[in-house]
Amino acid sequence: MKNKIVRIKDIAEKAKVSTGTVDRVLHKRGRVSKKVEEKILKIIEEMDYEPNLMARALGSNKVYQIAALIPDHKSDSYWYAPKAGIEKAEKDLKQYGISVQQYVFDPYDVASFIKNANQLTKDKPDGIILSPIFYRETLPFFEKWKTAGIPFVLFNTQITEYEPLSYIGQDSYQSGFLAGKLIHYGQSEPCSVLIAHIDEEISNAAHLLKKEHGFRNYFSQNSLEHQYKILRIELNRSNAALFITQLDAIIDSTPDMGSIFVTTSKAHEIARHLEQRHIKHIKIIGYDLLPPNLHFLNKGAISFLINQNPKGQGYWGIYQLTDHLVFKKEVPIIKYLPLDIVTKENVNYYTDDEDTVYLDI
Amino acid sequence: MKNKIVRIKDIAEKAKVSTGTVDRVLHKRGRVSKKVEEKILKIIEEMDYEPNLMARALGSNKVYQIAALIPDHKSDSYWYAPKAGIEKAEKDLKQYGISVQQYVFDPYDVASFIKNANQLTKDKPDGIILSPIFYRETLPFFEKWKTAGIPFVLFNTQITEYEPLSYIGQDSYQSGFLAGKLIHYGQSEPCSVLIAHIDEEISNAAHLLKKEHGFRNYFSQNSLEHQYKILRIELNRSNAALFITQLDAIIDSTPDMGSIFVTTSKAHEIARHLEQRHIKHIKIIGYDLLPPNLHFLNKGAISFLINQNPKGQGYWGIYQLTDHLVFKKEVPIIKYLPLDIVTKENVNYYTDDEDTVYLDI
DNA sequence: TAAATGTGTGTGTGCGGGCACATAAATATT
DNA sequence: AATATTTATGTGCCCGCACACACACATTTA
Repeated sequence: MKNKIVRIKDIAEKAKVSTGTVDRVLHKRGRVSKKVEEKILKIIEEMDYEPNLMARALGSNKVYQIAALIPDHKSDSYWYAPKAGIEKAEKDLKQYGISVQQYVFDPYDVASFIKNANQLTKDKPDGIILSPIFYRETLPFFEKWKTAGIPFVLFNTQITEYEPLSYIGQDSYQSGFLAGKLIHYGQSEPCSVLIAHIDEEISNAAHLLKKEHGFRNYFSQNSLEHQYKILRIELNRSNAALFITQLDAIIDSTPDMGSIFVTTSKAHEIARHLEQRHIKHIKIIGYDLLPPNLHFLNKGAISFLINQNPKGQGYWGIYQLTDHLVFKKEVPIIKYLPLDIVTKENVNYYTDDEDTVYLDI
Repeated sequence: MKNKIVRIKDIAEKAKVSTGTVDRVLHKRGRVSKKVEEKILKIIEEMDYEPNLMARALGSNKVYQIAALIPDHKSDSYWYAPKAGIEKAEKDLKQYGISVQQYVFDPYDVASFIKNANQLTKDKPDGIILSPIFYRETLPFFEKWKTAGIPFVLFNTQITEYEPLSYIGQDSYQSGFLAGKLIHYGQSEPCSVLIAHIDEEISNAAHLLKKEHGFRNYFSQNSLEHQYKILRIELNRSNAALFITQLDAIIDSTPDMGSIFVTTSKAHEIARHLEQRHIKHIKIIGYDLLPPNLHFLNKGAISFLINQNPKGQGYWGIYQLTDHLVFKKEVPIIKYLPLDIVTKENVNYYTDDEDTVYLDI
């Protein structure tokens, strides 16, 4: 058992050439005779050479500038977690020469997005991470970055045109499907079930529709349509009075309402309203471990939260870019993070301790 | 914004000493005057110096031998996953000078454990990872390793005497508590619930008792004792006929049986039996994503599996040892992995793709 | 035919840290 | 005061890789 690690030097010795020649072969820099090149390639193959990534990264002392184009968490606290993940990754990966510049835009203002994206493009970073929540407005930038040869990774929202280096996020359809299962499992009696889209313009939010689609398909694929009546509603808190009126209307007109599936991170709004009205028998399933959601989860008002692992998404994005830029590794084009089912009894393993580490087999 | 990375050389310059002196201060090797030491320490603090781990690992060309004392997966396929995790970690970390030697023992044979542990101890590895499933027999080895200064990490089974470098695993109590929640959530009508311990000697398996304890406490803490009658049974497949007889007996004598909580990875045995008897209304909750469990999960016979992430445990153990040995980082004493709730609709994110990476924020 | 260009190969250096060794300065011993 | 010993500090090399540079030899061009 000779576990010896193979170095360029070893290959050079075996091929009776200098390390420089081996280096030229490895990097396809040319200036090597065909005969020698073939011989070296064969030896590399035989000895199963793998470059020492540390030595490689150490030598090239470059600092890579990564641009993070992210929504402002002051507008929507959901975006706090990805930012935290990005910053954690920056800290961890600083020693590999990674530096992250954040470009923060208002998620409710397209102009702000475009302005920041323009600035970013002008700054010519070595890599980009972004959540392309404005579909149409993002496409031209993809084109620019593609021609400029700047790798970009997407998180949270997937866009398949102009293939990115990597997409990190969840499978929205499947998460809706899972939500269907959770509601079905907890609801043996026939009843009505409400899908609530809160605070998002449905027309621009493809992922919400995917969730709804998956949710509905769970019931149809399991032939449960006769047992559960599925309703849907779109609510927006920008008009608080209207929000309450609409919600009350559907609750009162649906006495057999068993569960509510909230497709956004705003499940707490429903929970709060039900609590005020002293309604306890309606189960709620929502998304994301935001503090207000956690509050109602711990109270038992929210049964389950599906965790989109937003912090992990940010972390992973930077991590992938680092693998690509620094270590020249191949990175998976799509990285679906698990659909974590979070409930009061296991929530503490998912809310983070600041020194939790993402580990990836 | 000067993101300049601070090197020993920078510190030396600022302190007007040589890098060697700074090095001695950093490593507390002494031979430095108090005055200079203080000055250097202050500068290190000010400049927020962090050693370049790559350079460090590169320089010390040592290959660390890690010994993995693990149960044979041919005796119990549960142990396949940790082994896979360990091997994955070895592959990933090989470049940092990590080499893993496996010592495989028969989990049903104490003598085999002792023999392997003795051999391991004789081989004087630089670090050890093990699952100490034989409590009493493990303690003397802990003592030996402690005095020999060999760090060891535990996974799967926790032993608190002789504090290890790290424990990686699950909180058994909490996982039982969670199982209680899952059963309660899916069972609105009063009924009987069975706790089944399969294929383990309860007296030696403290973690199973912890699971049972957590499970029972879920019901008592939520004042549900009047609603659910909790039964328990210990089964062993070593006598197949008896296994079936006992199982049938309790099923037949409990017409209102609503759910079964299997504390080991053998939920599939119950599922198979219920299937043979065409019983469909009893819900099953168990542990671990073994192929037979997955089979019945996908069929819908098993409602949920709590994932102990055994592959991650193995991976993590090696990872922690690497952090300790190679990078001289501090590692968390206890690393509780999340209690993943796995159901048919999200299982594919937990069964692994071979190139899944454990990532740790 | 000399000079310019091209091809194939070897050599040297630096990246940051760690450590062995060399050397200088301070203190102790005779 | 001269020598020995301890203590404090500086220097040089290695780790594996990448890349610039040097150089020898072959081929083309003026």
